[in-house]
Amino acid sequence: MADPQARFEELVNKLREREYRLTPQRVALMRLLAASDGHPSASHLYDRLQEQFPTTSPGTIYKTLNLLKDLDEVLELGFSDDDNRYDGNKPYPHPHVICVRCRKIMDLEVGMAQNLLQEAAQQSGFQIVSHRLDLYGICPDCQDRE
Amino acid sequence: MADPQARFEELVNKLREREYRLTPQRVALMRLLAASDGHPSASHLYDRLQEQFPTTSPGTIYKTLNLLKDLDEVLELGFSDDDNRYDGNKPYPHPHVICVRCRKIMDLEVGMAQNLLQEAAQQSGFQIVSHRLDLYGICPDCQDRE
DNA sequence: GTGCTTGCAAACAGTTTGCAGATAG
DNA sequence: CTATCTGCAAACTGTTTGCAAGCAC
Repeated sequence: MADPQARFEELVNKLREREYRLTPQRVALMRLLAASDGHPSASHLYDRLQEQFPTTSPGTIYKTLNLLKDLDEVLELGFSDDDNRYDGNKPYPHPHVICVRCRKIMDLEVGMAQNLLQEAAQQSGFQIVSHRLDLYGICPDCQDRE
Repeated sequence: MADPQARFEELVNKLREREYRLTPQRVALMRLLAASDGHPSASHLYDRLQEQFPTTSPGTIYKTLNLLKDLDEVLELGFSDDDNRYDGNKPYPHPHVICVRCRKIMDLEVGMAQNLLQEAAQQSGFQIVSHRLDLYGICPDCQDRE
C-alpha cells in the first residue's frame, strides 16, 4: 500500500480502458481495496460498502472482485475453512503470514527463491505459472493475549 | 509412499494406541491412504471405499479423515474452489506442484529453506508453527495434450 | 436508448452435524 | 453390555447464478 490514491486511480483506469462501467459501487469498492492492507474478506468489504450503499448485496461484491481478479488487479487468497481474502495492492504472488488465532494476514518482504522455482520445474516437469506461500503462526497480539 | 504396508500399520497402531475402534471402514480407508500417492480427494476415497462397502457414506469418510488429521497422521490440502485433498503418507508440511488443468498434485523433493522461516518470524514477529507452499503449473501430460 | 450492472433470492458444492440403529471391544 | 461408530438426511457456509429493474454511457 505505497500510495492508496495512486493505486485507486490505477484500478479505475483499468476498468475505464476495458470499457467496464464505473458504477458508484465499483468505484467505492476499488477505493476500499486500494486503501486496505489487511487483506479484507468479501464480507468485510460488504460491511464497509454498506455504510455508503445500504442496499449493496454480497453478489455485487463478489462480481466486482471476480472482475478485478480476471483483470489481474486483485489477488485472491482462497481458504477452504474460512472466508477468502483479497489483496488489491499487490495482485501478484507473494508470501504471507497468517495468524491461526485471529486470522490476521500480513505480507512478507521476502522473495520466493527463484532457483527453488527452477528446481521444482526441473524435478516435476511442470511449467510453473504461479505459486503460493503461506506461513501459519501466532501473531504478536495473540502471543500477548496468551 | 516408501512402504504402503508399513505406513498402513503405523496408522492402525496409532488408532489402537489411542483406543479408537478399528472398524472395517476405517481400516479400509487407512489402507487406501497408505497406498495412495496421488493426494486423493474425499470423493475419490468415497468411490473407492464404496467398492468394498457399498453403504459407506461421505460423512464417515470425512469423520475418519478429520480424526486422522487431528492425530497428525493426515495432511489436508484445502482448496476454496475445489475438493480438499489428503496426504496420508507425509502428514507434515511439504511443497507441492499442482496442475491447473487436471488438478494432479505431486510432492516436491525440495525443502523449505529454514532461513526463510526464520527471516519471516523475525520480520513479522509471528511464532511460525506451520506453512504451505503450492506451485501451480501445467503438468507434463497436459503440456502434451496442448 | 441500449445493454451492462445491481440487488435480491434461489441455487450450488463441499463439508459438517444430529440422530437412531449397528457393532467393536 | 455399552460407548463408539456408521449411514442417512438435513443443515451449514461461502460463493455463484438468474433475472427483473435500474442506471452508466
